[in-house]
Amino acid sequence: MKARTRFAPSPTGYMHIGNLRTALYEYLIAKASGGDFILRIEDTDQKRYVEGATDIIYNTLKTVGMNWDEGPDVGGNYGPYVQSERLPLYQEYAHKLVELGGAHYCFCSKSEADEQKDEEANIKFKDPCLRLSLEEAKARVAAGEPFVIRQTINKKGKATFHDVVYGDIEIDYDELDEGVLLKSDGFPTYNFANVVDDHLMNITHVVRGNEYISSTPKYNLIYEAFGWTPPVYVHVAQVMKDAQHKLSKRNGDASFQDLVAKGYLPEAILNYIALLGWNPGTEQEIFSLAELEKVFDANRLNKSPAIFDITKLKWMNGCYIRALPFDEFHKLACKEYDTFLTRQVNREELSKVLQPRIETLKDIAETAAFIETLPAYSEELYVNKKMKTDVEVAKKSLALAVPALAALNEWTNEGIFECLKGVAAENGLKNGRVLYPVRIALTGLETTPGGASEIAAVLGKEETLRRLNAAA
RNA sequence: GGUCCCAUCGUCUAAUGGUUAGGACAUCGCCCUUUCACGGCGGUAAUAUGGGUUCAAAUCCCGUUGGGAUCACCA
Repeated sequence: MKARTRFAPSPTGYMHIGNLRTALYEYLIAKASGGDFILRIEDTDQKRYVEGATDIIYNTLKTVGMNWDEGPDVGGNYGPYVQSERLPLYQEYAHKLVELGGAHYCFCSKSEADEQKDEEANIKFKDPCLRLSLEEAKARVAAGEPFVIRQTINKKGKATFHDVVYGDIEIDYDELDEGVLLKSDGFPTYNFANVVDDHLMNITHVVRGNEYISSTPKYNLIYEAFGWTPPVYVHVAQVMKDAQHKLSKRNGDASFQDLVAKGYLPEAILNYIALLGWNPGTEQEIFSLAELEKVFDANRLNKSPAIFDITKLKWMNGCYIRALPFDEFHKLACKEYDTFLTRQVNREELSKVLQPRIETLKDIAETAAFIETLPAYSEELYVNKKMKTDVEVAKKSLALAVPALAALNEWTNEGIFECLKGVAAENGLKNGRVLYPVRIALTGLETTPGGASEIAAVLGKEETLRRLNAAA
């Protein structure tokens, strides 16, 4: 069976990781079955609407390659795909639901309704408007009195439904409250718009956070009242920041765009979050989106929440960086160089040494900072037991290296390396006694990306000799 | 508080009644090596807890504990 799934974000800000993961699972469920992935914008709360938020949604989905088959911008047979453009539809269905007995008109104000309930004592709002006859209610509506349409829940006993992840769930109808379906401003609430749209758009699988589990029976009641078939439910566990808190933007936790800005590759982020709460049943961990489409199985989704572990993402990002074709890495790296490198250096050599060593693109500026400006360093750095060098030996080695390098024409890693090895051999020294001091003189650092010859190749002959002379 | 859900190394997870409880990240050690990194090899490390059921339980049942969700004219 071909699945039709939808990603239905509300444009209230940037895209956080849990959101993106839900979208990914929706996308994969559709594509694994050869079905369609639909994008729907849920902008029924005008108060929370954030300008530009839809563009973030579009851009994020595009950069990770999750293309939608239907949506506000690409159209489709089930439009419009923006809820604020579907208002008449909801109103029509809401009034119809009243006729069908699944909902009723309510004239209570928000504060009146609030007064009657007490969460601690578990007292629910018992709508007095329920006692109104339909004729009376309609007359008040016709007279222009403000109203909302509330769901009517008069069932007793237990509601049951099946969820792909959690199995069979049972919830007492008494636990459900008669929520507002159509607000006084004529906009539907999520509780209503979602059901109507999912049905009208022929959605087969509803994927959403497990915070919706407890209200799912309410939605099923609406499906039932209309005589519609409910979708397959896939409630997914939360993505957590730590054991107690879920990942949220309010706490400044990383969003997708934050991670990209921090030097993570979109492909790596996507790969990592696919594995947060799902596993393929094999030991493979590196997946392209195309590969995921082939192997994804919603039955392997995990019930328990997963903590977002930036350390593992970092590792995975490193894998992706190393797997990049050199040219591609070089292009990305050059963008970083532009932010801090004014010195003319051999950028290709630099990229070569950096690619296997960094985990995020933002590591570049820090790792390669010594190239722009030689840090101040202590001569103590020249002392190294294993290399058998101390300050005196180092100075001597540097003095020997300078003329040799000055005479060198083939300024490449290999050429420089051979040259320095030659210096060592001619003077009866171990390689390290020459290479180590040269590396220190060139970088001022104890640990560096690459050895003496690689760094000299990056710096170029002129700067290499300048730094060596300064140290000797 | 009522209701619902969850519980395997520090983290992500595998093992759907029988495994020396497996893998990955992190961590530690060794090797490789012009430092570092990459790579290779190895180590430490988990079934929250108490009862059952069973020849046999991480796995099934019940209790306890811990955590999360929900109870909006937000989604």
